[in-house]
Amino acid sequence: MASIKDVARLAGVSVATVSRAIAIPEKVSEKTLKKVNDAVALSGYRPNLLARNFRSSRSFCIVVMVPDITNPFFSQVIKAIEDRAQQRGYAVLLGDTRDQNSREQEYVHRVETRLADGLIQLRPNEIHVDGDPLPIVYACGCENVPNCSVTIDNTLAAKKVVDYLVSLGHTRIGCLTGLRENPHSMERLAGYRQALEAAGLEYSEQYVSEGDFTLGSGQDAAKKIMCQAKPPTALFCMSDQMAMGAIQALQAQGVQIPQQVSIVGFDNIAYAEFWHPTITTVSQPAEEMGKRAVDMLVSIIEGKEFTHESKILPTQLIVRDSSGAAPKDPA
Amino acid sequence: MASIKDVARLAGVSVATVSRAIAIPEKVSEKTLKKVNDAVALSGYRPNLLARNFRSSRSFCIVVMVPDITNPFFSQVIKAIEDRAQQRGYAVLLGDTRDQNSREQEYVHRVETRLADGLIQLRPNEIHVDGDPLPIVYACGCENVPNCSVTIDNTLAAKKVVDYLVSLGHTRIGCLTGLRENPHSMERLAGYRQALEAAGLEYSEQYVSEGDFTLGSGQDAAKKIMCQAKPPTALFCMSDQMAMGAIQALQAQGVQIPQQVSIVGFDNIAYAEFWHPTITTVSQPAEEMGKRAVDMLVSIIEGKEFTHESKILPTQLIVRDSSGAAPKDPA
DNA sequence: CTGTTAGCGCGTTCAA
DNA sequence: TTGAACGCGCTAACAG
Repeated sequence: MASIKDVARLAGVSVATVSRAIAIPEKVSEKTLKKVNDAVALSGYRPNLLARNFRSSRSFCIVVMVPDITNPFFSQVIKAIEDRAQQRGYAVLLGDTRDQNSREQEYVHRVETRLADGLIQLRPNEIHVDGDPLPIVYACGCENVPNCSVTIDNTLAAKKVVDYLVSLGHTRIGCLTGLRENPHSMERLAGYRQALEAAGLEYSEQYVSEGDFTLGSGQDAAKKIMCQAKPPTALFCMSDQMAMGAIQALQAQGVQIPQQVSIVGFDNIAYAEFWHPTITTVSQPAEEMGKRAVDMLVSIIEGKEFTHESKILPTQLIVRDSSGAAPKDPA
Repeated sequence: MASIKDVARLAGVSVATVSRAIAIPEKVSEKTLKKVNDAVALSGYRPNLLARNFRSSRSFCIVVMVPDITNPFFSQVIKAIEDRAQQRGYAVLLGDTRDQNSREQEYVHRVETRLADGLIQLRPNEIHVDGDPLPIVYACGCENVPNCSVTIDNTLAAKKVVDYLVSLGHTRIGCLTGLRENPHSMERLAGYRQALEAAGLEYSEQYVSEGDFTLGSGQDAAKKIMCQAKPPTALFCMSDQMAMGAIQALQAQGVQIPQQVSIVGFDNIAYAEFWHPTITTVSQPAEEMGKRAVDMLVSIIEGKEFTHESKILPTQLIVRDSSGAAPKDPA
């Protein structure tokens, strides 16, 4: 593989001139520029960016850590991140961490060892890093993180969902959560409780069923929560995938949706509006969060200012066909 | 940030000894090893892998180029790739190329400039690279590529689908393709034609409608193909997403599936078995292709042998509820 | 405008 | 077992 030396020899100039001709062509005479360009073309020279990065102590690479890339919501965010990062001159290293701390640490390590300039954390958990602070931005997470973050108000969003269900006349409102220790679950559950309280409805653990945001867990949680004496007439599901699972499981039992049970999801993934029935859900600004996270991270990396700025983006309740008025005489 | 020099000074040894203590601790006396380890801990030293990579001319990073990360099939493959790559000591650079050659070239460039050791191409198109050949493996693509590849027999898979529909008594079988110039479309269309011919059915452009593998395009293509005098009683869709769109669009028009029209998809993405109705489809071994692609690529990178090995993995027709016997008196 | 020199942090000689 | 010296490819400082 041709190196800068070969080009210099071929062009009959010094390596410094070649370097300049490539980086700042306007500071090189027309004649030598041509010689260099010819030599580059002739030798098929490609600058060794490994060397350049080493010299500049920069990798122009950012890590994005995600619990599960196959979750459509995350893949949407990641697409936006990749797009923006590319525009800003950065490549994206994919860290599918499967919610495992050990995997996260490996990627954090890449930043510590300079293989990446910074990191975007999509999992709503704080990253533990001993030693110097790293350029980290949290996206799609929760509010109470020490670093920069761009997220939504999960509590408020959940509250709006339950308010809406209450306005439809529902009084027995169930909740399908992610893992209970997940910050998203906790914040949204808080919103759920607040809304119940505001409506004068009692909170009961009977009406809360734990899943893990996946479709399969939505099926299981829905089945479990519905087999009791006075089952809910509405279910607030903390992800669209769980809502899909819930709908599927209930329909399989012959339950009419929304006539007998209303279902509301969260995320507004692309499939939500094509499901049968179409799913009422909370829309998160996925692209916007991805783009902003990149911009924040890049400004930290390039400015080296560790701000604590935290941006809360608005959500929107999208009403579709999976929710409706409470049944007159619930089972 | 502490460098190897700092550690050497702190431990009262040379940098070479520090380097050795870290890379090959058994070749260092117990006493100095301890001194070095203490110094490392004290200084919070992290080896600068940028420097190490530069020295070894390796980045331990592979690029995966994908047309669209939000396509669930691809995200499944990528998850497998990330997992395997991590095991093998490589990180994955995400290249969402949106089917644009210019974006592809940027990522190819990263390999040429050593920022990545190799590349996995998920788009079924050949990569043009002038200059020295690069470590490239094609996955989920087609058969006729010059490099290593791991893929399926698209023609055969499509043929099996149509054979199956014929066996159900369908004689007017439509086809919803991806972009016509897409190699997947071409190979699967060939299989479609072969099966028609084998069954003594005539091929007609009237029964072929172009989309781009997305759900929305499936809706449009389905609507278009169904509004003719003798519409198909079965549709072979070249992706599950198009099948979902087709089902959605036809149901919206009051068409019963599969009683009036049978629908078959391709890919067997996770949602296919939860759709309403559940979708008959061709299962591709997504994880297997991802894992194998990584293994092939790593062996090329580390062995530097550019084999032309090409592995064809089997597919499976999964019959579900979206397909059934041809109607007795089609509209 | 151009060439010479030096050094980024590391791994690898070669001697001691 | 250890240390001194070198060089990977590139860019920045300085001198010419």
